[in-house]
Amino acid sequence: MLKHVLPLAAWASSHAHLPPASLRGFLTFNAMRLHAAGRNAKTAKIRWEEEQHANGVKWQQLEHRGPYFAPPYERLPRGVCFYYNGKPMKLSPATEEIATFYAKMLDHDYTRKAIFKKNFFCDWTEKLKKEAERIQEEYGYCIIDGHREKIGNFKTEPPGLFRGRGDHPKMGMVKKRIMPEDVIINCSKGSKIPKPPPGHKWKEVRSDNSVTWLASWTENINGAIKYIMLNPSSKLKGEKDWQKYEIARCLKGVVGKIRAQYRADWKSKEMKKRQRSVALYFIDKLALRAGNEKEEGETADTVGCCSLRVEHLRLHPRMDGKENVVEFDFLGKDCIRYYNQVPVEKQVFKNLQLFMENKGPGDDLFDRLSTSTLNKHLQDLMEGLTAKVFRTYNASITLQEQLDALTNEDDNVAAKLLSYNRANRAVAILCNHQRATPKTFEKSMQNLQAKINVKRDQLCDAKLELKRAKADCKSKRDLKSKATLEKKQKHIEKLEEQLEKLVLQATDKEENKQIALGTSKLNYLDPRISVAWCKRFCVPIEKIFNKTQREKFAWAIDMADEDFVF
DNA sequence: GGGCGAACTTAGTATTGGAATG
DNA sequence: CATTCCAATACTAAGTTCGCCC
Repeated sequence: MLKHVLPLAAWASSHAHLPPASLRGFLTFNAMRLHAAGRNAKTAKIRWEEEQHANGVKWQQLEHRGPYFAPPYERLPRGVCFYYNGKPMKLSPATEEIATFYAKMLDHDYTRKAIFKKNFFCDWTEKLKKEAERIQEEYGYCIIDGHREKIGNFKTEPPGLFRGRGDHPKMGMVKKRIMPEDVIINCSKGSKIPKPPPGHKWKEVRSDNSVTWLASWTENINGAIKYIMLNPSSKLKGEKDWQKYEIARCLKGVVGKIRAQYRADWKSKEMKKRQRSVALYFIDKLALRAGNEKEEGETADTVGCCSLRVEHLRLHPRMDGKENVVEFDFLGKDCIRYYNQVPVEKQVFKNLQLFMENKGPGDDLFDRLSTSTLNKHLQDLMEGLTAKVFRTYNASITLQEQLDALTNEDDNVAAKLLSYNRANRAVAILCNHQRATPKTFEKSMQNLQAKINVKRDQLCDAKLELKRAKADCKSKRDLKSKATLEKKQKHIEKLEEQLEKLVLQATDKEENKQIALGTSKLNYLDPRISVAWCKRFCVPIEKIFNKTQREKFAWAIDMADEDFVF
């Protein structure tokens, strides 16, 4: 140890007598000058004895290599990963480099200073955002028939652990990384074929214009194909959506006849027909899904209409003062529970008893029915009719009826919006669109209630002030006190309106606690009904459709006037 | 008429970003 | 000005339908 310390100490002391650094260069230069002059004074012109340049000109020639650059960033080895809030994050070379700048300083005092941290994160997140924008711009759009249109999902799904919904037998399985070698590209012949990442190849490039997808791959958990497709705002998707609602409107014209027929079939001699007619009744009345068969052990145990089992229904000849009540209790799509007590026609009740006779709880209720036979039958009743059209039709017609029943022309916009949401809610309940109560629900409800209380107090104070102003006005009878009185009155009106709006908000929120409105709004309600309602009752469309929804429903906003009827 | 694969729609939840708030 | 809150968005799982094959 001493061996190393001593020479260093000696070095330090030997330099202790030197002049300050700023003077050293000057001294050296003069020493050199003296030396050169002594040796060469008569023969060579010395550099500093050359002619002076003209005023301001510093040189006639200058040649060099430019700066030597800091080497380009070399990526961290694979396996070293950046974590944000505990989650690994893939960074580009540029953003990774910036992160390493900060990482190098982690045990420096600087990183405990607020300004240092703030400035770093500000710059770094700006870089990250710029990159995300660039990626969206480059990969997020396609050209289809001469138009640049947004793609829905242009990113492959990252690897990770599969999370099924509910009791999924495959939960926790490893979802593999998608490589270019897994991906099929679909694009037109003669178009610029996308380049796979360097060193990679696509699985296949094809030109199939009978489908709408841009790229596809097979995922390893279920062996299902995943697609990259257009955004709902695209013409292709919009037209399909429009067509869907037109088919539902066709059903409106024939649904009376269809209902009469399935009611007649409740008494059919054929067991197949009886099952079909009762199933169709459920699909129509309760908006149940078709209910395809599922492979056991591959997915969570969920059912729809055709796959109902005996254990999912209980028959009550009498219940809460009602006759022929069917109690449904089963898990539907996404393991959302469907629970309902429904009084049904006597003949339906009898049929159900018949279907359940001599069966165990795990047996199919409709053992002579499948979704494909049901849909074949529906196709005969109306072109384009399938089980799911009933959901669309009943959802849309319910919205229209509820809007008619609930909207009050004289209401203000806030009250009209509550009516709209209630109509929307009736549909969501019909379709069983549920959600988990938001984690912060209780708290945010309390906050809203507190706001209401504050507003009430303010209103109370304002009323007292008004009283005083009235008295003041009576005694003084001057213009100034009259103006004050009017101002106080205006103030009260404003407060009352604000209070009402808050109370309406609270009502809406409470009623909506476990109900999801978005799914029906996006997938089941003919947007033209909403557009017409907005026009008829002077409600701005932005109040019911946000930006994305307006883009998706551009076709409807464009074509529906206030007279539109579903 | 059942089994299967492909294509497309429908679904709830986790995350994010920007407005509201103290 | 930082924190809180919530609507909008991102994500991807889970349905339906259809056509093909036997």
